[in-house]
Amino acid sequence: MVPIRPEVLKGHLDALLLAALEDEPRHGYAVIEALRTGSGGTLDLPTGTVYPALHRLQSAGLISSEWHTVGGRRRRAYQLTASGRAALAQHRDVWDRFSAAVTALLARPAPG
Amino acid sequence: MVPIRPEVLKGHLDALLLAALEDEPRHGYAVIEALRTGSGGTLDLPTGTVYPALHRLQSAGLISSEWHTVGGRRRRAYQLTASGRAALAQHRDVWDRFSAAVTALLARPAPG
DNA sequence: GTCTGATAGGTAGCGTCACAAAGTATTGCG
DNA sequence: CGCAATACTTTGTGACGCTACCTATCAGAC
Repeated sequence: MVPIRPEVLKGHLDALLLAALEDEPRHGYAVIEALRTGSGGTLDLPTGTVYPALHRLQSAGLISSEWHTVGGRRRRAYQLTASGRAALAQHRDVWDRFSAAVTALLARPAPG
Repeated sequence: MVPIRPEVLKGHLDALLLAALEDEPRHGYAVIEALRTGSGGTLDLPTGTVYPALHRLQSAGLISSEWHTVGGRRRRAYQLTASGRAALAQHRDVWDRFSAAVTALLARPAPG
């Protein structure tokens, strides 16, 4: 199994984070788990990647957060804003076109 | 039409370049055209992206090059090495898993 | 003759952004 | 007590594609 190099995620992380928050509010750790299980284990993102990215998204106004304490542990629950939902739709559009293009270009040439 | 931000290509460029050279040797300019037409115009890469990337691939031993002169114009034709073909196969494997994971994670939640 | 655009190649510098690594703190289990 | 899991944070780094710019040839328009 060829390891997936980190850089391939570049530019797609925001889309994944927004999508992970679409159904329901989640805190950072839960987002990481959602991405891991939702990708069948393929994507297991380090905290140093996810937490700063969530902060960026909040600064950009795409998500908002609220502190909770559950079982003695502090949690910061994030949820999508209206801008966040719009951004997610745009990310989906970009992904559809980008992945279609790459898939087409990587297709093996017809044999013969 | 939402523009595709440059960063999303990160980590996938090598795969596309190798794939563009799979069928036949091509020079840099022809590679750019092959990617543009093969992607239906979605990917139109600047020369400042492609030429340095081809140099990197050659330094890495994945492609080799040969100078030609056609119609008074200097061309550097690149072709895959054995390592390049192996790398392309690995890139395809990574892309398949990565794109499947992202597509799954970006799928809209079931309505209702 | 001159200008423009397509063809063909090149480099320097920049900015983005995910990552590695390290740290804090709590809960629960052996 | 030691250790793993949960939960969040921050600093610094490096890879790498892009912008902007440069050289040069050839074809066609004017």
